[in-house]
Amino acid sequence: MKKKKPNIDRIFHALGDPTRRAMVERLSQSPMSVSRLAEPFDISLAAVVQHLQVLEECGLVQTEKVGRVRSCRIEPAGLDAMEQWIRDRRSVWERRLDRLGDLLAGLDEKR
Amino acid sequence: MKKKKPNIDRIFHALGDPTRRAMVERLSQSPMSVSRLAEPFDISLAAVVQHLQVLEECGLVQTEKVGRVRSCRIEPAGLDAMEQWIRDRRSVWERRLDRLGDLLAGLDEKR
DNA sequence: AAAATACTTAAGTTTCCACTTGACAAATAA
DNA sequence: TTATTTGTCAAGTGGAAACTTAAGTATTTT
Repeated sequence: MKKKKPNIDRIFHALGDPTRRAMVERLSQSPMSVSRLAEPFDISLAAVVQHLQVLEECGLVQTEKVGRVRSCRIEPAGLDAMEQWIRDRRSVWERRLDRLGDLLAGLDEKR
Repeated sequence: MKKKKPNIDRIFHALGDPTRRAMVERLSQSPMSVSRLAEPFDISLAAVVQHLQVLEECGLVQTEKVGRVRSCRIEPAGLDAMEQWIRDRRSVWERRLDRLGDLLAGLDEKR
């Protein structure tokens, strides 16, 4: 029985790193090779590849190797889970505020 | 000239940690004291307070001390910046896909 | 065939961060 | 006033994660 870490954990962790976030931003503009992706970053190519692996494992990025070039593009659905989490938080606390509002309205009536 | 780290960096970093994310989830349900917030977590109170500081510094949580009790609540606007970032990514790549669509349509016409 | 390109892999280093412990402070309860 | 509750602070530890270097592979160019 393997305990696979849910994707949402990995996504949040992946985007917690500013370099990886910048990589996602870059790839949003257009797909590109690893070395092109690496250009603006002041780190070794190997480091870029490592970040890329993290992004790929959590489903934010897809890559495909053709010849000696690996081309990278974002996976548009990748951020859905994250957005959903945010929405869920909001809906929980808004429901709470509604109940609070009802309560206050109720008190108001009884006054 | 002070170089303040933009909030979005801190927000993403803060939520990159699963414990802090769980704390936000808990506080979404209702405001509560530090020790109550700490209950479900298997770590020292001091650790919880440290997480809380991170959440407060990036504007996801607000706290107020009354007597010896510090009460904590989420700051509803805290997640806005993050949601905006996601939307921005999407809009960038969707615009790209649109242009691509136009291009293909153009080719189609000329056929 | 030789050289250059575009990664890949493994291993080691360093830096960061989550967490602990222990001592302390302040408010409240007994 | 003494004890308990609730949190605060500082310093240290351990492990994960980011990054580097160096050597290797596969592909393309010359």
